[in-house]
Amino acid sequence: MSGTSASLTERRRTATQLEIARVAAQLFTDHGAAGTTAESIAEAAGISLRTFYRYSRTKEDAIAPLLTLGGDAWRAELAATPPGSRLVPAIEQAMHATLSAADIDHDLPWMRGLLRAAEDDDDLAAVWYRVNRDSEARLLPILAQIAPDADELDLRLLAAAATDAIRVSLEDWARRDEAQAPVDLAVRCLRSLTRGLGG
Amino acid sequence: MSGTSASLTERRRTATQLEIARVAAQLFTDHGAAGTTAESIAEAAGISLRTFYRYSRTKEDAIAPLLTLGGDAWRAELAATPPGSRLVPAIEQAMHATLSAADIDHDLPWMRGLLRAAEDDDDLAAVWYRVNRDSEARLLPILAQIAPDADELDLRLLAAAATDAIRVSLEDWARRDEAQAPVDLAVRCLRSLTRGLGG
DNA sequence: CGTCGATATGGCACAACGTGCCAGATCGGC
DNA sequence: GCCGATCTGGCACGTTGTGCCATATCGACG
Repeated sequence: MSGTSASLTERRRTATQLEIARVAAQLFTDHGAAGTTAESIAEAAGISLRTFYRYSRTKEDAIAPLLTLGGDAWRAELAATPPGSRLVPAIEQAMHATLSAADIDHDLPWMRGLLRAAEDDDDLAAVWYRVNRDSEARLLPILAQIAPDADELDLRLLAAAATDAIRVSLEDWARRDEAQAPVDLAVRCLRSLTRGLGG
Repeated sequence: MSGTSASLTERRRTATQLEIARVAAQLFTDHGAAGTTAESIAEAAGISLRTFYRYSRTKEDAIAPLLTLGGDAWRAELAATPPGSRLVPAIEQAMHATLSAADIDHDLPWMRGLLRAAEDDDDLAAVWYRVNRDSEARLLPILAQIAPDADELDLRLLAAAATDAIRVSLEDWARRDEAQAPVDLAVRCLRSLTRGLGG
């Protein structure tokens, strides 16, 4: 996966960011995002309010690092596929390689709680959709690198479809109580979206 | 389209809401969302700050009524199709009936300016995606009414695909300078998404 | 026409948000 | 051990969004 890629300082920073994210996730799932002050997150994380806003652009954004974990790994895996490969199979393979990995299993429970809370909380839902939008935007150049001579609009649509596949499957997975990883569902959604839904 | 459906009071309310939205759109495209205070919007609209927040949940949300116009008309048209119809053709027909209508032509320039500004403005982009998310959520029961015995996950995916078709086509249309209505592009996107993109 | 209940509006106060600024602390390299 | 760079905390400040109440406007009814 990712070895000793970043500098020590940088890794410490992402570590504290994840720590803050988990604390914020706990408070958000307990009292909702509106019922949680930024100061309480900072206090629970053991940092000052000013420092909290250096790690998070917005109070709600504090949980974003948790939500991006899976997508980041997935895109990194996809970026490693050689140019000229067929896109949809490459996307599926990247899903298998990352969405069921043991790395994110530790954070999947957080994700489930957050997505469930996001169903009733507009602010949390906004973060979830912002994360997906960012993922879709960062996905586009990766797809273009794999298939350099494809039509750009088609690539945009494929990026939207793949992002939707992951999003819808994760939302569906969060709604259920099963322990099964959401990989199979994601692959099924992707195939449905890219091979026709029928009327 | 919509006759004398709502009460007079209600129509006055939506009218002022649109008025505020156009004023806010002008200010946002000129100085950006971050560079516009809620008070300046209220002043330009001739209302007090307190009243402004009665019409708009958030400063950025002030432009939402403009962005929802097309989607609302489209969903209303789609909701009128009889149960048992084939979904994708029904969606296409609703696109033809609404996205090129003269009603929204008046507000399309606003839309273009807003979408262009949203490319560089995270807050505006968040509103745009919130509007699409709402549209997708409200689309689901309509689809379920047309095809009562369809699998729900398939319906969710189709709702996501149709929303993406409109979203991506509008974003693409906003990026170009052509006067052509975005209908044809939307239909093409929908067909690409529902009939397979190829690898 | 006049009265009354309901709704819309404005003004005020207030907690919370997010940022600029500066001072002290902490870390890394020579 | 020293020094520059980065991280952190505290403070002040403008802005956001809301609760509360007083006033004004609107619609219905006698």
